[in-house]
Amino acid sequence: MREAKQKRMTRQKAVVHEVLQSTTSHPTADWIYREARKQIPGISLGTVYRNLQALLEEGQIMELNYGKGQSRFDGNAEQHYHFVCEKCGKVYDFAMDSPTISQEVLDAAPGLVKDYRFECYGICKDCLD
Amino acid sequence: MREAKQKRMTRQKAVVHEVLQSTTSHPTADWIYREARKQIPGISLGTVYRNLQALLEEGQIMELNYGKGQSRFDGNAEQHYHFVCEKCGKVYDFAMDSPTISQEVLDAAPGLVKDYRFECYGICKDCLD
DNA sequence: GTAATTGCAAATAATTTGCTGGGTG
DNA sequence: CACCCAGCAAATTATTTGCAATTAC
Repeated sequence: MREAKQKRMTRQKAVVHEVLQSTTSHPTADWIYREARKQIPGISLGTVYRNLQALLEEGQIMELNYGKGQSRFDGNAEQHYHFVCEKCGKVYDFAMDSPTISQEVLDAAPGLVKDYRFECYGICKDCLD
Repeated sequence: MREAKQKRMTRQKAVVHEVLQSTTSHPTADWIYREARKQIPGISLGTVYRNLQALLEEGQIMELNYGKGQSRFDGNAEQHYHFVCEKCGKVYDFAMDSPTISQEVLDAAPGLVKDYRFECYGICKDCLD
């Protein structure tokens, strides 16, 4: 890919990361922008995007996207899974003790597996009632 | 599985579906557009998008998207898995005998699971050499 | 001090949509 | 022959980028 470029820590970048860490939801860039402005009123949307990009490259956050519209971001970089409610659109985190990935997957894959992603779609418990 | 609403069949829609079925790659809307024009020179990109949308709703095709850029489409609607090469960007299909989804997933999920998606990222066999 | 980063705004990229005439069922 | 769908282009939406001023190290 590309050589790692020297990064600097700025107030803007810290706030973007902070905002993302402070929520269990999976916000869009625009939501992060609006939250960040509460702390740095002059921050620009472009800066939010640039810092999200930087944090992604550093592996500090995750990007999620489900077909349409904006990307969503997740401040939890640990391996975990997502459940997307097809009714209300909410994205839930969930964890499992044993990993989903198995030797069978590693064998069947047409290359060296370095990472994976597992997502479920359905109706969340709140929408089931 | 039966589709809720029957859509009208047109030459354009047939060609879009055909093009998508004819390849094992996972093309973008634009690539499909360019291929389709070989058969219907006057077809428009908007029509390609509209038909892809229709085929998606009918469950005939899958939409894939990996962070950046355009969506990719898959003419194979059967449950299968994808391997994305981080080097060359190619998307491979792969199948497994036993399903990845387990009782543990169903129990851990915060709702009723209706569908799921599993993807691996890594370096493909061609790029490993 | 110097080079990365910011804010701003304009530029891109991808996809969607309004309109009107045409083809399908 | 009613109505859905195609073509065309303009509109939207999400994200990226160029530039000059600012700031971190």
